[in-house]
Amino acid sequence: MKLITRDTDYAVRALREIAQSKEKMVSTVYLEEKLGIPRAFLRKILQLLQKSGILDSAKGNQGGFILARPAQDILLLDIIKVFQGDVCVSECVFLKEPCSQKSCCPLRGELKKIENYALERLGAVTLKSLSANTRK
Amino acid sequence: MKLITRDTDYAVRALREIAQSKEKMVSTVYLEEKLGIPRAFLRKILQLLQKSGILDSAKGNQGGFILARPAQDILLLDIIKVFQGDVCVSECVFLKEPCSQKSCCPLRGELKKIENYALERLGAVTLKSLSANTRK
DNA sequence: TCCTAATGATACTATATAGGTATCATTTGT
DNA sequence: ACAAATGATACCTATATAGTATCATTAGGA
Ligand code: FES
Ligand code: FES
Repeated sequence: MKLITRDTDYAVRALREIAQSKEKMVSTVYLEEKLGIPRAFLRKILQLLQKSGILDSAKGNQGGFILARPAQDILLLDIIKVFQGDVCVSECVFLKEPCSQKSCCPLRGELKKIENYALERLGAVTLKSLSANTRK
Repeated sequence: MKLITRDTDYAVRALREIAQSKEKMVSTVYLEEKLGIPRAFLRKILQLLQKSGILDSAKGNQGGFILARPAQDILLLDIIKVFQGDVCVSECVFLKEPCSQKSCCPLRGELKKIENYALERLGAVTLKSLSANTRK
């Protein structure tokens, strides 16, 4: 059971790297070498982060990516949402076949509590705090 | 993001039905009609519950399934484990390629907290309490 | 100005997991 | 003996995850 997919995990690593960089723009090639993430996949991930407003980008020579806002304003929850949609632990397993049991389903209540807790924790973690944790 | 798969959801419904039944043995056919779960799939689910010791079964005519222990001794967590393995929200996304970052991964700490909370909640819910919730 | 290094957009492929079926053997009450 | 049930097991299909590939576009610098 995974709360975090590989996209998200890679994204966090790349973002930490970008946050810590002193360069103006950080390129995919640089990140690939530093992190060992397959380049094409990493590119897709960075493009998504750009579209969602977490990264700014520059095309052309010397181009690359940079944080669109300070690291303390980027939440782990924001990053998760880009790749995994809304955090919704209590999602009905029959979401697509309109479910007749929504109001009486014996699981929803408990799952909702867990979801709320998860949202609270994930919303409290910023990219900045994730970077601080590094020096173990 | 799903904490509960369809197997588990079906299992919970079937178990509630079995718990409430006054018959000695409850058959797959009866449950199929009552719950609208595809029979072959339901059979697989019940067989798994039997193997894992949550249900007892009887073969032959008038056979079927019955709870192996009182409803208050069957935890939601037990049921989840049968179909989804251990609840492990903080599972490393690179589980199969031994992960070099286990000790320094910036996500593990937070995910672990969420996992602990989930375990605590799910471990507190019994089949009996799930049945009680029904009469909304 | 042209070349090159970069991203943007988008389509495609591969693999794993979830969800579901099907079949035959075995058991048991009537 | 027969019918009604489960046991064991193999298989299939759809979807989601993970990853690749390609061409177009942009911008800096020799
Ligand atoms: S199955 Fe639809 S709400 Fe629980
Ligand atoms: S990626 Fe392996 S521990 Fe975080």
